[in-house]
Parts: sequence; structure tokens; C-alpha cells
Amino acid sequence: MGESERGTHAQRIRERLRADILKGRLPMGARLKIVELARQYDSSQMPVREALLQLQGEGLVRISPHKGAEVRAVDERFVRNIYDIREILEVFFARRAASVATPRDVAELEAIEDTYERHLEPRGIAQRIRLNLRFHNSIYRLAGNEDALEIIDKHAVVTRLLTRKHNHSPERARQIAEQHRALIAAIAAHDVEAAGEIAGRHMRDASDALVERMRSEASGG
Amino acid sequence: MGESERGTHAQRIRERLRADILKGRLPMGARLKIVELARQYDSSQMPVREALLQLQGEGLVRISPHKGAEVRAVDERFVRNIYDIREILEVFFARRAASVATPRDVAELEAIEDTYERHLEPRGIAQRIRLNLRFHNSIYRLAGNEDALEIIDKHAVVTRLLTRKHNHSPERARQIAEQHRALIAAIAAHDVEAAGEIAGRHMRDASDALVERMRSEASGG
DNA sequence: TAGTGGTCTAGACCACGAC
DNA sequence: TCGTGGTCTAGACCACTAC
Repeated sequence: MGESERGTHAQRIRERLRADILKGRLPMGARLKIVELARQYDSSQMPVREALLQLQGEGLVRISPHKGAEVRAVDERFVRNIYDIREILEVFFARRAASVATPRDVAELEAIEDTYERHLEPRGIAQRIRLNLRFHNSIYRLAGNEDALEIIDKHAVVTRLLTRKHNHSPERARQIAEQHRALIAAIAAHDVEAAGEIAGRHMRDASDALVERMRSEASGG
Repeated sequence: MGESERGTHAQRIRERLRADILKGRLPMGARLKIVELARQYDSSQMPVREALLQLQGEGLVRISPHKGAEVRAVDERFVRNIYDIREILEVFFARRAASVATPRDVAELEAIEDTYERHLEPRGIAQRIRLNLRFHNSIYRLAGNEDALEIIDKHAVVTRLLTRKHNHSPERARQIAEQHRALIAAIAAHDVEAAGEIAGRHMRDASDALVERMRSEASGG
């Protein structure tokens, strides 16, 4: 049996619904009827409800009592909102990291980044995605606020699907590597302002790139 | 029948559970068994599950698949985490508001604040709570990021119960009024830096006051 | 005042942990 | 292997909407 059989029904339904929404197969405003979805996903009502509840937490669905759930617009405004939140959280994390990092923490970041840069060739994309995640997670851990981390994680699931592999093209990979190096330097120097500044720019770049791409896809094809 | 009969079962159970956790009647780490809670709250399993899922979103409960739910520690660390998040969100909102506010928006904030200050006497507490909420909501609306607003709202439910009426004592009310006036001035002047600075201080004050109070309650009685 | 569909109930099913 | 308790199923109940 394939990967798609792992976990609870609710998890599988959540993932399929999320993908369907982000790919535009379920258009904005579409009514999500529980019994219908249960039939469709070959399950029953409770797992569907649970999945919808969690997707509401990710901002992809809106539920009103006794009225039901509908798909939220995954448009430029939504993307901007989410990236604005991620930006201020990333800045917060970077600043914290810069103020508390030990030489040992810095060495760990450098080790991850060294490995990242050994995979800049096109075929290294899977490695790059994993290492980029590890790099940022290391910084988050330094800040020690697991509630903020949860918010980032929730949004990351959505943005990861939205950006697919775009953010990890070889050209962008080199740009990311540069920004990571600059961030490490700022953290090592305990330069709080610079660390926040770099992390913020890093996010604004990602946001602009995604919005740009959404626009060209909307008009071009 | 009283207020406690309104809404869905899930809503009522959520509210009772939240209150029980924040008041310490359900201690940190306590196992939350669905069937047991269903019996206790005179309902059945699905509403309880739904309530637990939503409380997980508020950070009060932790759920792991096939393992169950347990109460998260509502301690100093938790409070600091939540207030750190609120602080950066409030700063974001205030900066945005300062950069986009029209004279009409400023006039609305002033009108709300005028009314607030007409209720500084001890008995005006209910009004103050309501007007303080309206004041902040007006600023949030100016920033136009409903996803960020949702995060604030979620945390606000928790912090409102934690602070009870403490933050609205007459002395603190005057301090709040001062900070609000300063914030309005910064917004009117489109002084982004100052607005962010004031909003941030406003939150740090609230956070410090709450942590201080938790400590004295923990030792004193 | 139906009809639609969200919400809830009772109980079966089955993953996990203890022995 | 067994017990506990989380997860799921089938269908009843009832709030909302349109007529």
C-alpha cells in the first residue's frame, strides 16, 4: 500500500483537501459539504469535520456554525497576509537568535549551510529543501518560543505547496545561500538589528517572488 | 435558561474546558479523556473532540494521534510566549495603521478614546473593557490583515481570562489612556517608528504586570 | 412548512501500552 | 494478550433557508 494510506482518516482527508484547494481544483467560495466529502473520500462525517477544523486553522477554509464550510480565496491578498505574518515572526526569531546564540550554535548553522552549498546543482533540489528547512528550524529553536513556531509551521505547510519547487531553483538557491551566510554572520556577531533586517528581507523576497509568479500565471496561462 | 445554554455543545464545552484549565482546576499535564469529559459535560464524543481541537489552536491543549489530549502548562513561559507574539503583532498593526490612517480614521480613534476616558471611575470597568477592545479593533482594521487579526483574537480569549479585570483597574486605566493618546498622536503624524514603539511598550507592560502577578500569587497564596 | 445539511448520539473498531 | 481509550461509522436530530 502507498504512502497515502498512512495516518488517520482525518489526516489523509486534510491533506487531500489542502492540495485540492491550493491547486485551485476547489475554487474560492466553494461550499464544502460534509456528507458529500465523506462519500468522495470514502470515509464518514467525523474525520471530514476534523479535517475542516484544522484547515480553518491554516486559513484555507472558513466555517460558520450551522452554516457550513467554504473555501477561502487563495489570492494575492491571502499570500500577502500570510507572508506579512511570517516576516515579523522570522524577524523576531532572527533577533532572538542573534542575542542568545553561542559559538556552538553558530557552528551548527555553518555546518548545515556548508552542506546546503554542496548541493547547489539542479539535481540537489530535494537536499536543498531539506537543508533549508533544517537551517531555519535551528534558528527557531534558539528563540525558544514554541507557540510562535507552531504558527510558522502551520503557514509553512501552505506556502510550501504554493511555492512548490520554485523557491529552490538553482539561481534562487545561490541567492538563498548568500542571505543565509549574511544571517549567520549577524548572529555570530550578536548584531540583533542586522539579523532582523536580513531575515525580513529574506521573507519579502520570497513573498514578492510568489506574488509575481501568481500574477504571471493568472494572466499568461 | 441561562447564557450557558447558547451555541453548540462544542462551543459550551470549549468554554468550560478553557475556564477550567486557566483557573488551574485542570492541572498541567492532566490527561483529557474524551468519554469521561463527554459524560461530565453531559454530551457525547464528537463535541468534546471538536472542543479539544479548538483549544489546541489556542495553545491550551496538546493532542497526539492515538494518544489523546493533555493540558498544557499555563505557566510563565506560556504567558511570555503568547505575549511575545502579541507584541510583534501589535507593533505590526500600529505601524501599518500609522502609515495608512486618514484624518477620518484618527477622528474615530479619538472619539472612542474620549468615551473611554469618561469612564475612568471604578464602576466604569465594563465600559472600559468594551471600549479598550473597540479601540484596538479599530487599529487592527486599518492594517487590513485578517489572518493576523485571527491570531490576536485567539490569544486574546486566553489572555482576557488570565488577566481578568486586573488590567482594567482604575490606576492602570489611566496609564492605558495615556498610552492610547500617545499612540493616536503617532498615528495621526504618520510616525511609523513611534507608533510601533508605543504599541510594543504597551504590550510589554501588560506582559510584565501579568507575570509579576502570577509570581506573587504562586508564592503568596 | 418542507428540505437541506450541519450537529450530535450510541456503539463498533482498532492502535497503543502494560503485562 | 488484553484493556484502555482514541478513532470512526451510521443514522437520528434539529437549526437554518426558501417558499
